Amino acid sequence: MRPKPEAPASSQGDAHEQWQAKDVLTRLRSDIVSSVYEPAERLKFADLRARYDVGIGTLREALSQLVSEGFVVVEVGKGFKVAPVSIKELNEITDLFLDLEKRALRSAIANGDENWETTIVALHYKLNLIESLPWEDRMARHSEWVKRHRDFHESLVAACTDTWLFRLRSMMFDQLDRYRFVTKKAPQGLGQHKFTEHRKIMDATIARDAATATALMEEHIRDTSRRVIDLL
Amino acid sequence: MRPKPEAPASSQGDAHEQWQAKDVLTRLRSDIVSSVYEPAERLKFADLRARYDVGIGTLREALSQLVSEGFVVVEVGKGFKVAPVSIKELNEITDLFLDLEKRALRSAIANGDENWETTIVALHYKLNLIESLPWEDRMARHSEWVKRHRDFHESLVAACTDTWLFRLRSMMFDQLDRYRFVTKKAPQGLGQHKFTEHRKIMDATIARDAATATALMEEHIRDTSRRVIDLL
DNA sequence: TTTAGATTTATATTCGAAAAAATGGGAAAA
DNA sequence: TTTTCCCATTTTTTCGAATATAAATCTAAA
Repeated sequence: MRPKPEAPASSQGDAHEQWQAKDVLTRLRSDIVSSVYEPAERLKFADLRARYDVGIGTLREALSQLVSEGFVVVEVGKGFKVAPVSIKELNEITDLFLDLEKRALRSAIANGDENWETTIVALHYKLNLIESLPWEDRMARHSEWVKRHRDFHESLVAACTDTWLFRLRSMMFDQLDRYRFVTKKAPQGLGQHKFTEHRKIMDATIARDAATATALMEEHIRDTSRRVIDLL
Repeated sequence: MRPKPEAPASSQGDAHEQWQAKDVLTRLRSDIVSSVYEPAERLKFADLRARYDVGIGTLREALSQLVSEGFVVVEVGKGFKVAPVSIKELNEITDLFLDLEKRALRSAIANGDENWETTIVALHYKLNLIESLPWEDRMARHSEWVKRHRDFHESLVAACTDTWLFRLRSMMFDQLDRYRFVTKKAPQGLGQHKFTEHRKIMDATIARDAATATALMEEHIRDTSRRVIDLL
């Protein structure tokens, strides 16, 4: 597969390692979401190649996908760069996400079984392990929090039977995720109140109270977006 | 750029030719939409390379984007294949598209100016040039109809100020487009009635009658989807 | 000094070769 | 007959070199 003469035969620490293209895609997206790169920063192949240790073709493949997802923009002959951000766009994304999310949540509440409930409880517990930590510790485990927060939110709508609705919702969630950390100042979504908000949303969802759950979700998301706008 | 020794220096008939990657993406998507490939058909690099006359890397880049767009699915180590189709998915896409389309249409009606109106009229005229033709001629200019139909529908919502709403709407329109021709039997959307439907939708839109326009749009789209399901 | 053209440098794009999987088929063992 | 293993073939995945384009720098004339 890769003509790289290194790698002493199957002794990798991380165990899987069986797909560079997808791996790079994930890491690149994660880095963009975490604001490793500035919003309109150029993504040069030479730099990326050094950072992710892959060939040009593989990078190009990953970047192309990110263009489709809206994280990266490309201009013919001038390469790729991180998509810019704006308050207007954040408002669009927030509205669109909430619309999709509420529909997905209603579907999940109508269709979810016991395994769905169990997963929610489990992932909420994991999220809480970080959220109930003192400030410094939470900050230290920032990227872990991002993942757990993502997983918890996704679990709420995981029982949604509509594939495309789920897909579009997740797209918009990723976009929101980026805005959540677009500012270098105190990361949003780590406030004290989120602690209780997540619990309330979970309770209403599992109690199959769609009206309450969607209302709480709306307030939860809008609150975060408002805070981001204040710092933008 | 390309180490291809052919191409006698800037004497191309089609004039642009300056972007293989994007060109291949467009052609591939167009071929998938037009059912050149069967729904679950494998897309082998050897075949594609012969058909589109580009290198493997370029193909990979295009296919990756199509994965993000939902036209192609990929399995690690087993390559790419055309996304499958199902009645369930068509229903999902129809619902999702209509929801987005109606919102975009309302936004466009609220924000559109005279140029917007003019473009709609122009593109509707162009579409009509084909739609008012006798059956055989319409069939002969099938791919042209696809493009004009697409352009007309897009012009209706072109004045929508919400970028992401527009973007997602277009994604779903493309998906619907595929289903419209997924069956080899009489292509859908070419019926006589579409002729009048398009005119009515245009009239209501330009008259800024959002309620009527969205209602007509809903009936227009649902009618097509119903016909597709009957043949699926 | 400023501008226009030419040259150099930096960067993006494309390709095919090479390595790694996966697939298929046939022989040997059960 | 059925299963398993091995090997040949096909196909995918990855990489870097080769080419083309854009940006930057320099030079010379106005």
